[in-house]
Amino acid sequence: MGTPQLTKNQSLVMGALAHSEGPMSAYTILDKLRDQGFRAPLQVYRALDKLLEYGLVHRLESLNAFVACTCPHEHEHDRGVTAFTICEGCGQVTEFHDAAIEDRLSALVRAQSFKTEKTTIEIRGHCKSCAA
Amino acid sequence: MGTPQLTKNQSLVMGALAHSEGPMSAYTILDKLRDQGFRAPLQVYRALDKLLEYGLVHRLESLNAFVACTCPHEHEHDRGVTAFTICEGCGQVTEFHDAAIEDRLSALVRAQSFKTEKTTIEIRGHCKSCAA
DNA sequence: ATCGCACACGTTATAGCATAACGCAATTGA
DNA sequence: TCAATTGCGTTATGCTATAACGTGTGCGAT
Repeated sequence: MGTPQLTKNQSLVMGALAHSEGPMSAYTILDKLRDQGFRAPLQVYRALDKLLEYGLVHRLESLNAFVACTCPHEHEHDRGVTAFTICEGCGQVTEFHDAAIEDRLSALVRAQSFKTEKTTIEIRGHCKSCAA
Repeated sequence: MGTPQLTKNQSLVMGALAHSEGPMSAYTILDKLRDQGFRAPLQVYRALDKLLEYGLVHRLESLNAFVACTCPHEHEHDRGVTAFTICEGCGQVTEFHDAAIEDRLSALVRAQSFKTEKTTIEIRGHCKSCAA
């Protein structure tokens, strides 16, 4: 079960995100794609739902925004946890993965007999260039 | 610099959250407090801002909702990272802290020369009772 | 073939979350 | 007394997300 061929709308949204410097809200994506025929939020949200499902895009919960996945090799083997640093200055988002955190979280959660479906780790702050 | 005396509105919002089983959105809080004279969202949001600042309340980013802090002893020593499990079934939220995760995250972030301001860790899934 | 189904799409309307901008009142400290 | 700060109330607005309806297309099963 790989990634299916993207539809036109999915490709357009994916392209907008891939060419963007940083994360974009659904409505910002909509505005970027008006010239390509987009008219309504649902066109964006429906495409985003699929792209999220395929693992090509991540949602940043603390920003209500979306970024293209920057780990192309990891689409296949469903890597569990993705973490992000998000710079408040320049908006730069860096994606990273760490087995140690994954293992530790997994153990803590198992101790509660909790069954994980999705894990969100987002670190807001300032990157090297934007440090206060 | 401890927690100042709460104002009337802050106390009402804190009370609503403390007596709630689970997280509540700002608008749900507003509805609960209409009988106490609340009329507008800003009354809730302004109180929440202060309660968040004092560490009495947490915001759940993946839910756009708020919960009372369940670790009363930790208000003083500003414990860095708070993590949550959030049950999709019953809505129960469990707050926990872990030094190992904190240390590991801190090291990874430092390797990027990133300066952390706020860390969000939220695990969505099902609790023991609600397991599929 | 054609029926039924799944899926993507388009559109309008609405729901849910959050803040801007104004003005008033009470408190405090210079 | 004056200015600064803080909390409060109100109206209006903006941003984020989904409901509900209908259309068209591809495709396998009978």
